Amino acid sequence: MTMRATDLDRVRALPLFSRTSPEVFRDVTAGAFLQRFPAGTTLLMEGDAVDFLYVLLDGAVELQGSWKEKETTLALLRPVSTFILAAVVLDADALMSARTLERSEILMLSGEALRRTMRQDADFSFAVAQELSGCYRGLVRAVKNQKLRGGVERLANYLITQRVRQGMRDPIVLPHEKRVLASLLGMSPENLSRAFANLSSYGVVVHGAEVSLGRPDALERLARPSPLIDNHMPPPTGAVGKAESEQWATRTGRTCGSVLD
Amino acid sequence: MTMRATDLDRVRALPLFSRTSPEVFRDVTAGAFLQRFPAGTTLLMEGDAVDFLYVLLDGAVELQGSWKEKETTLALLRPVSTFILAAVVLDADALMSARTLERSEILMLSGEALRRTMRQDADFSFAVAQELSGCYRGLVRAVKNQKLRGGVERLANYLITQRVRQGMRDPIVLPHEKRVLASLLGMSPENLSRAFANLSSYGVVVHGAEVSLGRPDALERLARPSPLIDNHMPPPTGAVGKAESEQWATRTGRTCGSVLD
DNA sequence: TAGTTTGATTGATATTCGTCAAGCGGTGCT
DNA sequence: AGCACCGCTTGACGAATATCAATCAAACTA
Repeated sequence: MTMRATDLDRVRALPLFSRTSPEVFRDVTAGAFLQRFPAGTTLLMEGDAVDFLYVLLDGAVELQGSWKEKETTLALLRPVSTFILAAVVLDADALMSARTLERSEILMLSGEALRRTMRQDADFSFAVAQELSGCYRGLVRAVKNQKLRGGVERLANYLITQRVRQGMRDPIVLPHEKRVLASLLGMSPENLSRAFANLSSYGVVVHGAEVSLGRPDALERLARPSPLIDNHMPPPTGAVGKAESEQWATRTGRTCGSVLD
Repeated sequence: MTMRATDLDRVRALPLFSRTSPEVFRDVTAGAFLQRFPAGTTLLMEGDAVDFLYVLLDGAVELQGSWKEKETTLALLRPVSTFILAAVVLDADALMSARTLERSEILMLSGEALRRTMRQDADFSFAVAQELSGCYRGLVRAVKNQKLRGGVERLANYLITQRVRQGMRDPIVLPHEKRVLASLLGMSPENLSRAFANLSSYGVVVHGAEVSLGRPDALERLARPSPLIDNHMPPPTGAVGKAESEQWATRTGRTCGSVLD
């Protein structure tokens, strides 16, 4: 219930809000509240009516879809990210479930207020459209990744993306359980293990959550990353680069998950 | 080059424009031009800069993605549909190629004018956001369809969707070449044949492009269609139902393709 | 009409992938 | 320490799917 000023600042910094006037920001955050959830909490089920725009401020959230006892991960979110924006804009039912993977802090904005503000302020509405465009393009990338590449290739590209995101550090550290990662990559956990084993011939060594890409060049020849599929965002480069990187985030849809983290 | 008044009316009827003022509509269609393309024309290549919002008025368009000599169909469009709206809003490069499957009539609206109009008119900006939300949700459905279902199940659900779209007629008629359909469903043409053969045990009989669903109930038990994956739009029901069905189209993303037609 | 092209089907074969089962190695609890 | 639990790994097997090749049918061309 209590919301620190610093929390609001972090929301303010989102591409969705960074260019809005103070009044608009006040309107859209009116009646917003911050809530803490333990790990494994289901925030929203597929088919539920959506009343709030969610903003993940701390922790981790998984978006998943299900059919006939099967489940699959559609996106993994890290702070700061918004989710289910599309359902809020249309005032429609959710197409995916959302559950916390870790203890999380989540800000909930009134969907009603958001839609009302959109109708009143063209700039804000435009920002929402930009955000949605980024999310849409993220999903296009996901579909291409899924339909055009095999399991090993998806993993290889995931590792390369992580390397970039984590500032070219070696070893990289997997930000989620392998079972969750497997679901995101569209394969069984057993197959993920085998995929890792295959990549050992390309220099990849796994120690728990730490993965060392021994020969990134060799891995890259296998993975063949493409800017039209993989979203290689530059890592945060301190205070100066922050402005452009946020611009970059909007234009590419880093804010809403897709096949990342 | 010459544009008939009736063409503009059909664009006007799109959910994207149906609620805009005459002035806004004039602004956004300023400098627009109509163009005819023969079958098999590539309108846009992956990675190209996008200068126009395309509106398919007649014919058929395929949106595809590619990687390493492989290609896959992301959406099949029939009139009246807009495409690459997200890239236009962000003024970014295209993530998918677009090519005509038949001789087509396509209206091209200036992306610059569209973005300028969005910034000036909150209602129009809101309409764009709604349209994008629908497209986004269409892609969510596509990802779930791809990751959660097997090939035969995808085909079965496709057939059921077509049955609804074509007004419960039997036999239904496949609106595209089987090779294209196979690519949309994420399988090889050979496998599509075999999938059809499998469905014969559920009453499905194929004669060229005509497919008879002998026992729809049996097929449905196999397909297990879900409103959270499959977009069963009611077929056009004459003049009265048109208004709601357009509303329905916006809210569900019928306008931008996905796993349809 | 005869010939050519294109798309669709079918069979044989190889690869990928999921599933079941067992074993391994941590972490946490008592 | 001992034990139980959980996540990960490995192997064996079967199902799903891609690939290659040959055949067939229909549409188009000369």
